[in-house]
Amino acid sequence: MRYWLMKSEPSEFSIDDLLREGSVAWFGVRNYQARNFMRDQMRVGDGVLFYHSSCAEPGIAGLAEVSRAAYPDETQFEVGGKYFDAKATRETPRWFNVEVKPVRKTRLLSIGELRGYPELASMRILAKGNRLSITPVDPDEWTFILNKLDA
DNA sequence: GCCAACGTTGGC
DNA sequence: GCCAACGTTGGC
Repeated sequence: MRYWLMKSEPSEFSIDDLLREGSVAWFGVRNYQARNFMRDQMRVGDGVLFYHSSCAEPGIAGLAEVSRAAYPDETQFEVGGKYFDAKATRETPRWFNVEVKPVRKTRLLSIGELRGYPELASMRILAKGNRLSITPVDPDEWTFILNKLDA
């Protein structure tokens, strides 16, 4: 059982969208490191911190879980689409996505608050220059954050 | 295989 | 809207 933090721009797809839609494909990731996390490490049942980025109040907005293991990202084959990749084929897909389903919406645990806890100082999301949209979360960090969300 | 140029991310 | 940081691309 692993834990993850997944970023989403709420103007594109928010925690409310996830709650409404249920299990959704996490398509459109075009970064190899993030792809590898999905393809090689994420398993059904893994815990997910749903993070709102590029918005007025960036931070953790809800909890989710991996609901389906990785399979080829359909959007890489959509000619003319935003996520089309000419170098990807059905036989040798380049991009993969897992599916994620909602657990619950939480209070907004802002990036500012996250930065305030020494226990979370090594979180990838808080590192300078971090841009990775999917990052592993240590079990200790996960437990600490869940306690803060319930507090 | 180097590395400059470019595009994107994302907090502020 | 700014801009630092980073990943990718492509010429050489």
